[in-house]
Amino acid sequence: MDRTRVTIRDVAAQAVVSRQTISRVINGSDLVNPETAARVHAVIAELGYRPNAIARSMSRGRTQILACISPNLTDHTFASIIQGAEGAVRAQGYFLMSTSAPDVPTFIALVHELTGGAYVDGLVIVNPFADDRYCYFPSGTPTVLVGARPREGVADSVALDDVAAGRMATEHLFSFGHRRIAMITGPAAEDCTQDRSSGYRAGLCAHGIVDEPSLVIEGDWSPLSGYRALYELLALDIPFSAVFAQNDQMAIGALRAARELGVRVPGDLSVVGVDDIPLAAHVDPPLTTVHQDFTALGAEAARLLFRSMSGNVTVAEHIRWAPKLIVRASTQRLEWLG
Amino acid sequence: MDRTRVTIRDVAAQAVVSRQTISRVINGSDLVNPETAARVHAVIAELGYRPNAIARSMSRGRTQILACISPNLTDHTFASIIQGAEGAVRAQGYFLMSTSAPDVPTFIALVHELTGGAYVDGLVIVNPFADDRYCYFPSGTPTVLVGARPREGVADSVALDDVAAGRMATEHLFSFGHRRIAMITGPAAEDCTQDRSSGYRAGLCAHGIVDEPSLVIEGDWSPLSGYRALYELLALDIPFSAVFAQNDQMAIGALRAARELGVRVPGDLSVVGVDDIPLAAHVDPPLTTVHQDFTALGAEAARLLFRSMSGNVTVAEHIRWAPKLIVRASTQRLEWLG
DNA sequence: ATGAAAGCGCTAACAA
DNA sequence: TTGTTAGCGCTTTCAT
Repeated sequence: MDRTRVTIRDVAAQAVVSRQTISRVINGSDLVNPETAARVHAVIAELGYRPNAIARSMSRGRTQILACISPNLTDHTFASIIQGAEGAVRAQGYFLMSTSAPDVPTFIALVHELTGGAYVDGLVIVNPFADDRYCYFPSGTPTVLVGARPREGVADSVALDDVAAGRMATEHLFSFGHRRIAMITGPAAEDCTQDRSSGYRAGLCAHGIVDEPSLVIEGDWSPLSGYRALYELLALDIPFSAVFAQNDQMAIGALRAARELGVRVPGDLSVVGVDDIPLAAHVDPPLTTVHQDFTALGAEAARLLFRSMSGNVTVAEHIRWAPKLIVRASTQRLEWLG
Repeated sequence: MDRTRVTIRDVAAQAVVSRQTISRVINGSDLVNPETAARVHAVIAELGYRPNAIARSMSRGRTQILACISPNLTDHTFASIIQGAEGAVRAQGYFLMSTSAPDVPTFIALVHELTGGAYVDGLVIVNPFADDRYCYFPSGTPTVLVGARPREGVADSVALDDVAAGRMATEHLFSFGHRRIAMITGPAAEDCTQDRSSGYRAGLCAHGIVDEPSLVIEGDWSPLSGYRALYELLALDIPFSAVFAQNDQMAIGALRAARELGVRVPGDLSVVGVDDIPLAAHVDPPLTTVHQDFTALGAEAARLLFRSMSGNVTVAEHIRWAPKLIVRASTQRLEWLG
């Protein structure tokens, strides 16, 4: 079927004009005689000609492809970010090539190949870790960081305001009378974890509550880790009336542990999550959580990337997106205020 | 920083050999004098040379990029498939460019641009609808269909055995004594919905149960649709003791509706889902479901694609993946057997 | 308004 | 073992 691809040459020959004229026509140049253009279009249709994107990239020196690297594609938050970015990117006539790098070596290799090979015109990096492992930045390829704190250099960044999210969750619990608030965190190495934790501590501190380090357990964002964390917390024999889980998955795991242990939520224990995943409203009890607009974040990342690709920009922009509290049924006012 | 990219020319000049020799070295040809190769490597390192992937694609006539098009990236099942495919694809030194096409025009445009422009060497298409809207196949670009029934032509396909999944769920309920089994389906136009529905009917039929069309409600895979569907079913005033929801999200939505309406699961109503999403084990009650290995499916799709790209293959292969029942706590033996 | 020439950076023949 | 000669399919000068 695809023996010899139709090229610009074939079209030129058939339409009896030069290749340049064909080039002008397919690029919508206005210095082409309308009649010529019409003829060329006819021939293009007749021959089924399609410009070769690679050849075009070759001579133009850019590919119209942007890449996005995230730790994985299955996490709903990453997927939403990517989805948002993809929409914005395609709206500009570019492609977004999404790839995932589960570990650091893969990540480095990917950045290396993608940018070093001139495959892509720009790069979106989702959720670099807080330590500097992920700080291998491509030189010469515009890059924007999503979900990370600003890093030195010119890379732009966008992130949710995780400090605010942590604080918002904590303040909500405080306003409901809770004073002893446990926390289940994400992996300690991630920016996001650190920021949500700061928000939590700031929230406690603002009300003169000393935070109890033993009430903080590290999870890995998975429901199972939240489930185990609550078991651990309950085994501690240190009283607490609320749990702030740094994401909904872990919060849902904690809900299950509570059920198994006969701890009623929100009667005995209030639980708050972060993210507002689609299932959050449907679990039992419906989860109070801090909503984050990941799709908008992704779109914003794309916007920054285009800005940065347009050149003549030297100052890096760092954007923080505000979260929003969604109160459902997993939190409740503490009755027996002491 | 990136004024003039270092090219093969610069390296050749600096190492005092021809460009061809450089090319041989970077491609690992063994007909290069080891000393020469060492010198070239030194120069490459010194100059920071990185081969230009576009130029390479240009002269080789292929890009080492495969694309994957799915309806969206946020659905956990699609994401898992893509993840599986990506792993397999990268293991072969290729990239997988994942994109999403929420609607048919976008889909068509994407296929057109991606394949027509020679951007990619192969294509993975996830979950085409059952009607023929998605049947616009690229000619000349190896393609494999995932999650769809085989289509005419040479495109390979892999899918989960959805008929078996539907039947398995139904048989499980039957074996627990349930005779009046409602069903919440996905969108009627999708292969997957149709197949799971056939499995359901086959399961009923095998035991001489006449299926009650009013007990079948169409959802859209979202938890909310499952939630609403159960409300509808319960309003019908037709007795049933079990619900087969065609995916876990809808099953979880149904669980919530049951809770709100005071219908105990599994006491009054047994619920089965399909997919076994990570949260399925953590909801209340833990969901009995039909596990599907989406990641393996994606990897298998990649394998077929490589096979088909290797040429000399004329017969299309159509693979079906077997599902597996996971019994948790949302289903229960019917006590009051009539 | 159109064409001719040159080249993007690399690889694939063929020579030597 | 290494170099030479041509392109890959398109866009970009610069002429005309």
